[in-house]
Amino acid sequence: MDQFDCLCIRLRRASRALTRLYDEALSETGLNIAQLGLLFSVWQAQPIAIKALAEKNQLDPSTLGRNLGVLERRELLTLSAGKDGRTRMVTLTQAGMGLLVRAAPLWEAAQTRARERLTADGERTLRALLALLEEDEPDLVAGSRESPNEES
Amino acid sequence: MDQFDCLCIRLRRASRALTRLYDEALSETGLNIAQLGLLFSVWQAQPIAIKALAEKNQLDPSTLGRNLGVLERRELLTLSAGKDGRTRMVTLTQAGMGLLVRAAPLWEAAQTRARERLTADGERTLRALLALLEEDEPDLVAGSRESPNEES
DNA sequence: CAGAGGTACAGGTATATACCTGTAATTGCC
DNA sequence: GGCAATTACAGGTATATACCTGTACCTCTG
Repeated sequence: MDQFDCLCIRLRRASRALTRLYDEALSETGLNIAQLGLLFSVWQAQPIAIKALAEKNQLDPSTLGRNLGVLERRELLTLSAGKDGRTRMVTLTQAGMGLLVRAAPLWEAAQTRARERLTADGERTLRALLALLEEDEPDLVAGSRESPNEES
Repeated sequence: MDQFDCLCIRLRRASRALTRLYDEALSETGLNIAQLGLLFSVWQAQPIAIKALAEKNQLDPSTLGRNLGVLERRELLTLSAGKDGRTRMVTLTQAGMGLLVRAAPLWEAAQTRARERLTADGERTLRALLALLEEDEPDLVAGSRESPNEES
């Protein structure tokens, strides 16, 4: 604990820095990179329920719900009732799709700048390493496998 | 823009996942990894002004000020007037130092788990790549190179 | 020394993020 | 079919994060 060279802190710091880079590039669209990513994610899968979208993005559903609210208020997407009365289906509006298209070249420029800092090989490697960290705890603890739930 | 394999989104996702891992490990301390990092950062440099601490952590000073407020309310650190009447100096309290010590082994465990996902070589490589992303736009626009600072 | 300009914060506003608790709708099992 | 358990969200609360504006304080220059 002398150096405290914490992987998580490092990752968070890099995340902030890179977010600034992308956000600045996107500023004229009024979107930040998180919102752009969300719009794109919806576009790929629409109509999609909040729960499913949350899993796809590894976001807490409640977090995602609020983030979608922001985009809904800007009329970039709509939330409508699904067949299952509990779910709300997310769909892009025309404006949402239009903005996605308009943002694309700006995003591309940011991505290029980020790549320039890494080199092609570095980018590949970085992606691979990040993927290793993204996995959500696959229940490593075997043992209490009777689980807190009943199995009568 | 078909794949939209965005480096920033990837990094943010990995950051969330890793943050969850560390936060869970630290839960019994009532600290999250951002707060622990901040406490440690203060410990290393105390007493330190908010501005300097913000630079050290590459955080917006206003963000940092609010984050410090949370820790101050828990009496883990104090904010006192500096010689320069504009600055506020940050110092850990005994409780703050104590908690840092108590959190250390829990942090260590989280760090170990993170490392296991990466392997030693992967960790080194990851750190190097993240460092490339952390640099804050070094004023790529040459021209105003007389610099805002003095060189008398 | 007095005013101009710069510096360090505080606070407003907005978003991202997560956890927890309620609530309505669905499913599963007699 | 009817009730228990589960599921999908909504909203409360708290923190992290950033940008912008205002304010007190410092510094530099005439």
